[in-house]
Amino acid sequence: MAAGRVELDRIDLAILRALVFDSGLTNKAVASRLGLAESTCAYRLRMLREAGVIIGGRVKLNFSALGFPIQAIVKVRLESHNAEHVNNLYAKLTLVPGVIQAFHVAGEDDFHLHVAVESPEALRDLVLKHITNNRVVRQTETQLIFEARDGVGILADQPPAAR
Amino acid sequence: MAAGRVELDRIDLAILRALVFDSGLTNKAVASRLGLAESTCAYRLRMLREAGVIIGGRVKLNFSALGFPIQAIVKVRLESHNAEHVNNLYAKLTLVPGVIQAFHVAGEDDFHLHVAVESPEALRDLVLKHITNNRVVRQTETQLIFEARDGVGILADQPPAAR
DNA sequence: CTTGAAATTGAAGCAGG
DNA sequence: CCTGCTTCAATTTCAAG
Repeated sequence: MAAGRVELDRIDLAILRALVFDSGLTNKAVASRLGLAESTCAYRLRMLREAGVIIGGRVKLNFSALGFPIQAIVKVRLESHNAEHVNNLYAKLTLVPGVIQAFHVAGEDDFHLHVAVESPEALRDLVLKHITNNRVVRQTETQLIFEARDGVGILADQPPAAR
Repeated sequence: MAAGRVELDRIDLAILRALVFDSGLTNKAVASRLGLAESTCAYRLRMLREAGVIIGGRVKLNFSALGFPIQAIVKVRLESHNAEHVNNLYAKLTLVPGVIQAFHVAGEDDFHLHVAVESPEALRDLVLKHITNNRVVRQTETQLIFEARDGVGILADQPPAAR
């Protein structure tokens, strides 16, 4: 299920490219866009899922409309890099309400959290009550997000083993 | 279409909560999970889309399986903060192959790029050929991502105006 | 690996509570 | 605002090329 490396042809890539932009596309729509039979397209889609190439789909929400107009990146730096401490903290951080994504990184910082909150006060509370209150956290640094955009991703041009 | 603020009841929130974890759920599946009639669930879903609360869906890919096993955060700092320069650069950055997400942030850094690449060499090339080659870029700093996880997000607990 | 047609299942529309 | 029924569209299955 969690595959190591998968061989993909140009059709698979075309299917992925269509779906990365809009996971709501029906199988029929993808098939007709690519000039495939519906059953063929459905078959390849199922294979891509079973091979673990397509992990899942997440609906994209409008945070502002939901009353969470403020987004930020919170950089977290640790006191101790004991493996157990780091793992425990990581698990906790992903469960903090408002945390959209959590990156465990190498280098200057240890974690980068992408968060969305209701207000500046909520941002302060999130940092103080859920992050800096952990023993292993040495320091945090918060940067407001003016705007977040999706990039073209990895399917933009020819992949390593295109054929 | 692009709504300012939307009033949601607990049913709407339950629908969103289900879909954020798995956008592939059918309307029927969501309805039965919540004990709603299918048509009711479909109606509310359509409203959530029209209100702009649900923006769209993006399929989540397994970058490693696709041959892009290395992820990183590239912090970008600028020379000039002239509005036009910043906007032009932002547009360019989102089009760099491998850039999954681009954050325009306030504070120490100007942009944070989440990238996925084939190899360490590809990471170097991405930074040198697509980022630092821009006149307005003063400095970059790259942090390898050990692991990226999704957080619980904003629907974890009671929202601001739950009722 | 791909296909088209049959059978199953889900979505959309609508009148009524 | 919610529901059940009807109609229509999409997905799945499968035997065959």
